[in-house]
Amino acid sequence: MIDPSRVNSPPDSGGYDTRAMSDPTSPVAGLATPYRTHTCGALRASDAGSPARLAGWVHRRRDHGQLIFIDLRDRHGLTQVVIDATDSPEAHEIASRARSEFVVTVAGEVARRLPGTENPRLPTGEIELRATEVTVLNEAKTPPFYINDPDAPIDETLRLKYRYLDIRREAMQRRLELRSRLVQAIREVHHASGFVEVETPNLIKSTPEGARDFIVPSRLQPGEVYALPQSPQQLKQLLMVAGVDRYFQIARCFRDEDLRGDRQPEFTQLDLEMSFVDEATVMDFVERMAIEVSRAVVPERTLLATPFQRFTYHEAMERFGSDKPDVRFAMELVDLAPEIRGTAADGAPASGFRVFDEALAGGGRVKAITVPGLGDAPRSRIDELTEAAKRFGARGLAHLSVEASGSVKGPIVKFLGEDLAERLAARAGAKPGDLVLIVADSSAVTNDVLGRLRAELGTQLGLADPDVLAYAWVHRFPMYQWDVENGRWDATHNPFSGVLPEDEVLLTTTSGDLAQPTPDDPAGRARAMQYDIVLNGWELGGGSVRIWRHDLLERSFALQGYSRERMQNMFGAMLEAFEYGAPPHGGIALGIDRWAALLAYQVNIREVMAFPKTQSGSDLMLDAPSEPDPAQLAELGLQFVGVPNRTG
RNA sequence: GGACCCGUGGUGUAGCGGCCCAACAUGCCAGCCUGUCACGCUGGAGAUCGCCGGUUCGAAUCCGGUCGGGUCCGCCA
Repeated sequence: MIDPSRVNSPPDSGGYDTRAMSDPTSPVAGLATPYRTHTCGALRASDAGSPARLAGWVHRRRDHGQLIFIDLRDRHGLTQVVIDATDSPEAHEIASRARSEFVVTVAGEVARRLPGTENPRLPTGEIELRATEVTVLNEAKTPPFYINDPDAPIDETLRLKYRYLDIRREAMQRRLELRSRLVQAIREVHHASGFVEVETPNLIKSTPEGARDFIVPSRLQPGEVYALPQSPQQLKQLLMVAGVDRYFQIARCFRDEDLRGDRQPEFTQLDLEMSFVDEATVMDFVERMAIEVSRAVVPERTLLATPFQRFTYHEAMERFGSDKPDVRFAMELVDLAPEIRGTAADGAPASGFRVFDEALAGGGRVKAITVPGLGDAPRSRIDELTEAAKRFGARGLAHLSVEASGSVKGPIVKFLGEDLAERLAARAGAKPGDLVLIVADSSAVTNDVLGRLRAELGTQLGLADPDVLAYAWVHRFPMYQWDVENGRWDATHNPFSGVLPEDEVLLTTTSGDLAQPTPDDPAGRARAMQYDIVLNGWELGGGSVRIWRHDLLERSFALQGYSRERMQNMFGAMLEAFEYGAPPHGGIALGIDRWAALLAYQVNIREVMAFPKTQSGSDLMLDAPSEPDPAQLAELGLQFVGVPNRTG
């Protein structure tokens, strides 16, 4: 039986040596409490002979009758506790009733294990705690999944419903610790670099642009709403006007959009902004910060290239078919047009394969990637790839196989002729045994489809070294893209992104009237001082040097079709602030969840979040969202309309 | 908004028209066991196969719907 007086009051720690845990140089300093003198990962052979008290969860119990072993677990490790009936019949009796996940505290003497029974797989494997006292602090129901088996697959629903048990598992503990170290390292670098950490509010004003806002009804002002920030974008720019000079924040952000492996409705950004900077200043700082943080958090990982590779948007799209290229492997896109164009005397495309010729004649492209070792891929594999290409938006996918003998085969060889087929394969850089995949379409479709195929094949074929961290920059994005539906120019990223100084003259329309935009306007060629940081094929973050001059800001907004009233309503505070002396400034925001996931070898940011939501935005543990109390709605002056009755 | 995959004792899986009132492993419960570390041995309990409807002589199995989870497209300045 459990003695209730012992359960509810801490056991006496008097007489036990707590010096190890009060040693300020020890990573477990200060963790000694009345319930424990050491953590379950602390004891070593040098502690043999000392008394100790441990507390934790019963990881596993091995009952040999008169002798019981308990592996006791806490966040810090696992220690074997031995309870020998001849040492203490009382302790043995209690231990025999202990079950998995019971919370216990045990006291006794640290002893070297008997020769031959050491466990080299445990850091504490040379010793064991010979317990003379066992106290059950709390019993536990049988858990709904295996907390003590790192390899057991667990249904995602169960993990999320019982997240507090999921997090007890070692893998989750390690990931949360890694994330904690990541944030700590980020803070240290910023503080050492003269940044001020400023918190900005979460109840702000909705801006009807970009992602869908989460809104919060106001009780004090019925009929009006706050919005949760999609990012602290405007606030940090106002901090620059306020003279804060160098700001950063680990900021929670909210976007009411559909979820993905790398997207949750609430997520965390490293948000920063700097005054009196140009593009290079910000990129150089962020790059140095990212390197220092990576080395501090995951010193064992290889950084692919320092300084980071920098691609213009145009270059990234041409070479990788993506604005977030995974540069851990090559398989770059190759333009086949020069070989095809040379096939006729007048330079007109005449490859003999109509799809290629028509694409080129229509101003499109014929490009290829070479897949190493897939030259002998069966028909079914080619069909899969063709299927994927169509899903990505291509009309088809041509291929050439280079056989071991060097001869080039494939259904299109009969149109191209062997000579041209061989020259195309050679231009694509194909070696015997390789497969050349060719897309002919508009420039945008060709690059996009090949880029997606490249990314998918890179994963499938294991071309990317998982231990490598490949950071890269992509910059000089187009300022605007043509919005066909609304017949206007849209900011490709942030509407406050600045234009490259040499492209300032392009911020106009053909007619000169900013209110009359057309798809052929010079504005379409203007490039932004916008930069994205990419890590292993994921967009880690993006930022820009802002438009800090009032006149340019108004011009840019006018091009995007904003009326003066709309501008005033959406960005009134900023526009006014910019009339009071805004310094040149720029910044960036990095996804902390994505960064932590990539550093932890994960493909889903749920794995580095304590309490994430499902793909349908539910919190299975708290059962959120849920129906509001009618009184709450009444207080806010709200009622649901057009919501189908939910039953069951 | 759309496509695809999954849902069977506590957990992970098998079974995919009758041989199944459902099998295996593990977990759980009881007993035995003094050197285990995924301890071992013996015995036992535990599922109307997510839910609703249909087809059929007969449904875990086929069909439709629905709910939940996942992956992806759209969406994500």
